[in-house]
Amino acid sequence: MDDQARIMQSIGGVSLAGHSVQGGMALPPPHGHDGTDGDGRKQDIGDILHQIMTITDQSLDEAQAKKHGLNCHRMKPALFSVLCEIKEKTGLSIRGAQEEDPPDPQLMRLDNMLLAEGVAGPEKGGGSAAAAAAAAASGGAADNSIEHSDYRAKLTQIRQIYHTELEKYEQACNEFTTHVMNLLREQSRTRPISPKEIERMVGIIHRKFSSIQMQLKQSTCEAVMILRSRFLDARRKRRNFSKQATEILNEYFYSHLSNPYPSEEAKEELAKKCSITVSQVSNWFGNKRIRYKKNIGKFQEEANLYAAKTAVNAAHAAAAAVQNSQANSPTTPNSGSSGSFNLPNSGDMFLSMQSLNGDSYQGAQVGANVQSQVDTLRHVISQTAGYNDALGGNTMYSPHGLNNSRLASNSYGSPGFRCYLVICPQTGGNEEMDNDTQPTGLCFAPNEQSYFHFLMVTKAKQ
DNA sequence: CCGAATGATTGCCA
DNA sequence: TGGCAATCATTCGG
Repeated sequence: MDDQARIMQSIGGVSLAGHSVQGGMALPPPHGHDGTDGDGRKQDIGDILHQIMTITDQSLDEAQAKKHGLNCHRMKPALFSVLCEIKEKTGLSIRGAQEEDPPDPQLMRLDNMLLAEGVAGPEKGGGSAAAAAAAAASGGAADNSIEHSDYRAKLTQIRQIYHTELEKYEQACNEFTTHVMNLLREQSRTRPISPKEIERMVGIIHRKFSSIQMQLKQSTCEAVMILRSRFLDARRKRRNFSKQATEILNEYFYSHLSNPYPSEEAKEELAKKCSITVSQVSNWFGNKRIRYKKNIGKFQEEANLYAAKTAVNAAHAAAAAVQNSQANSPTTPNSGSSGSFNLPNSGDMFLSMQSLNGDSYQGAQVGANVQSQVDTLRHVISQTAGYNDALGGNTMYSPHGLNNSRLASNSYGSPGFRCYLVICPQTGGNEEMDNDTQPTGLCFAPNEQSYFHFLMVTKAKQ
């Protein structure tokens, strides 16, 4: 049956309601019209319009009365239930297959993602896990709290919008469903509409609304993804590591210069210390190695600084040991003496090393326990060469016989002296020094197996 | 604002 | 798979 025929029937129905005269008007038979005659169709529409225009209130009242009459007919309930049954059977047989709609995988994905991101799901604490994961991935503990809260705030915003919209949709859906149900219930008094059909209609409405909800979910997911990408893309929003973290990494790098390739365990340890991720540690070492290799000269100063730092740290450890053994000695240098070391700026710090074997970067066969010291000091060797003559570079300063009580603190930074840190072999060697070179600082071996001593001396300025 | 510094990424290689 | 080299993108300091 084509549309036109349907309209005809519909209109015919109206005419049957009480326009017997007009009902007899020349309506074309449904199948007698081939639908290709344009003039004929125009004529039909004209007729229909005419019919509509001539419907009066009176005729509508008549129709209502007729309808009421039918509803009150004694046979109506029995016929109605039969009609409902027939309709339901035919309706179910047609729509049965469509009823079972499998869960939309896309919707499931969206739901899962919203749940995982903390947009959907429980209100309190929602998103904190995702935010924490994101914050951890972004690295930098110092900034974590700021970025964390920033991320959470934005996520909360998205969440609120999502829930508001979702509520609106649900409300609209419920309202519309109620409206349609009332309408159908009302209509069910005059036409065969079974409760199951109403249920089906409700289902259709819900599906329609859920498709709208899916759009909402989709756009929410997009918003979360954008937020996440902005938040997580460290390349976009990277933060320099904290000074402390950089120091820790540099200290490791320069004290392992012969093999600046931390093991996984070492990386984990460093990552923990620096509050960064292991991959960030790897990145840092990768960058450091390549940049160091490219421009050793540029890193000389830095290398010196960390070499001295390592030495000083070792000195402190040794001083603490000395202090423990000579607890009552009033002249034992305290840790404050480290303040005298001002290597890079003043140039007054000087490190001398004897008998170090060539390029330790190439993996010289030096005792493993010494290797890191060698590494630490490798960069100052070249500088040392410039000072060797002035200090009597070939002299081996032995700590033997040095009395801690002689390490007068008033020597530190005194105007006429320069302060040097001398690294010398632990055993053997020439005990002599220049006349104007005085041991004024610490004299110790970093550990018992160490080949070297760190000896702080002053030398008269020239 | 510009250039240097720096953390991250990518592609290639052994 | 880890490391290297080149590069990108961002931060930082003068």
